[in-house]
Amino acid sequence: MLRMSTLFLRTLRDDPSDAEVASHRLLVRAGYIRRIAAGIYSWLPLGYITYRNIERVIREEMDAAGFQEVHFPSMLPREPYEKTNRWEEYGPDLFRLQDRKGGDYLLGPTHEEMFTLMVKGEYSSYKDLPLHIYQIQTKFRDEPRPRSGIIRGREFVMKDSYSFDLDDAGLDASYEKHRQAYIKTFDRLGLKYNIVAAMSGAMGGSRSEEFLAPCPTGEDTYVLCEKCGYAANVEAMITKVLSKEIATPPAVEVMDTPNTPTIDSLVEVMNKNYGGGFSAGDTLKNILLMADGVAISVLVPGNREVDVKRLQANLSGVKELRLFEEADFATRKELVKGYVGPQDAQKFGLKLYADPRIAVGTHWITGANQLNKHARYVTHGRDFQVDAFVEAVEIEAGDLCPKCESPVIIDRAIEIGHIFALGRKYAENLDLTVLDHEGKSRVVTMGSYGIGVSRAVAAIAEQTHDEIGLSWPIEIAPAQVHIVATGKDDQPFNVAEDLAKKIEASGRTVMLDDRRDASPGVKFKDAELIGNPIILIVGKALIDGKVELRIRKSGEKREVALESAVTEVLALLV
RNA sequence: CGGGGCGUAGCGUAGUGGCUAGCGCGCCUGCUUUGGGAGCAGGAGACCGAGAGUUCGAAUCUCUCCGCCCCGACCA
Repeated sequence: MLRMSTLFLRTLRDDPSDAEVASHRLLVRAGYIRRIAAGIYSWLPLGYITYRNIERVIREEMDAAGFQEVHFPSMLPREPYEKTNRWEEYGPDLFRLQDRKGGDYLLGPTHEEMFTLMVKGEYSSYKDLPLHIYQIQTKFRDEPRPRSGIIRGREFVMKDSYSFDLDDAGLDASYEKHRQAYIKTFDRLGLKYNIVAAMSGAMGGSRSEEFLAPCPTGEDTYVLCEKCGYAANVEAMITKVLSKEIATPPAVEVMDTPNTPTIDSLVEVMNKNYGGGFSAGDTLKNILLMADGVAISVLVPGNREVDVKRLQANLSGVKELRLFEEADFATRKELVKGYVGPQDAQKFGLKLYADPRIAVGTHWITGANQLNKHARYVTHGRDFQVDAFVEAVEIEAGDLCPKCESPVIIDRAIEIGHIFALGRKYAENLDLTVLDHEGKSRVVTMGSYGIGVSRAVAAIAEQTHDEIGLSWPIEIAPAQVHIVATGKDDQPFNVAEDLAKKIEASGRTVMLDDRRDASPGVKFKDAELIGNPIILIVGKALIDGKVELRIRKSGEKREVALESAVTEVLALLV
């Protein structure tokens, strides 16, 4: 039983000045967490109980799925990360340290290497597969910008699991098994979430989905089709191009378009000198970029922006991508800034990409590769050829769902889980092989699956709080029932104590506000701030043999007879 | 790393060159109070982020450093 009279807890009346988002503000005010350094937090008793409740649910679901728990150290040697090249790749995000002999160590940001090596050390036969193991571990990433309290810390707890299979079919099954386990887990945690197609990106691999908990303070942007349920990370959104009949356009016509280096200025001149009715969507933007030191050109409609991050995610293998700068134009005089067109890309030795919106057969107004000149009727397939299509534009609300063609919405969310079909990258680099039934050595294929455990505390707080405080789901709350005793006599305190014991005897958790010196107002405010789901008030109504029952979430209150109070409370907790 | 802001008691804050750094919450003592963050009286608690400088005099001005928050490029 948690007794407020002795609980290590001090609630704050004012919001802490360094907290912005609701979860951060309220978790600090309600005495769940305290900041130690940027992105590093301590868990106080209430916070730690809540955190452990979440951990428990996750662990139960992992175990129920038949996954086995292990525990690695946080501090790890350099060598394994050297072999997968991540000692370098992780860059400054990796916390590094040295021992007294100058040996390099790191604080684990994630543990693919260690799991792979562990399995390699024990297993060598296909008969041992499939295998699923997981851990719940503190992870360290020296984030460039820790943010939003516990949502994005430099130290955080993650549940990470890994699957090991002989072949692709096995990996698919393992992936699906994890997916189902995650659905159960997040449902139990009381989170609203969407499963969203994601890019596997830096982790490599073939298939990847994110579990995103929608909330306005989230850092991730995703698209959602409210009609058919299609959901995707903006990077992974697939463009739907409606095919339309296109008459064969006239031959290319070069036009004088003085002082039109921008789309807006071009449209204005076109409307003035070449008849009206032109809009930015009729023009073609030629975006020049440097991809790992090589100049490339990407075509997008003039009314759309390029999303460099999304573009990079879709240009497989490109490590560094940036827009052309003045210096790049200076070294490539043939590329006339503001007047570039795709017609001469081959001549210029430019690799040419197009957003899918630039379909074959469409024609555009675009640069003529001469200062102050543009060309029209420039037709894809006739006047230029692209090397490849690539998703490049910034997704906007109203873009069409690739499945059902209705307009999508754009929403924000917190990423609470991510599942990857990793494939063989790590197994190859670390030489994890098993013998198959023919006695031949085969590289194992892996999956990697994460849940942000500490982040889930914040995500749940974000989704469930209201103006006056936190409001936890039953299974997560520090206590399921919060009993407040008010008055100056002993009687309500004795009655409250008795109720607390009975409810606890029924297997429920109880917090008892047995403070003799606090006023009723203080106790009510604290109860609401702390956010336990059921609040039972023993006080004034006791004269009539009643106690007051409140539902934190709905605000509903009613008086119930003392004798039936326990039954009523238990009925609310099923 | 670029842009913006902030650092004064446990928390929230006032104080732009002048005397003993002020207020609210919280904390301690006493009395009163007990259904919506109680009242009165008394009290403790601050090397004003650190260092250097300017000045008769610095929380206040200058420089450097450190720390923190927010907005952008990365991720559970």
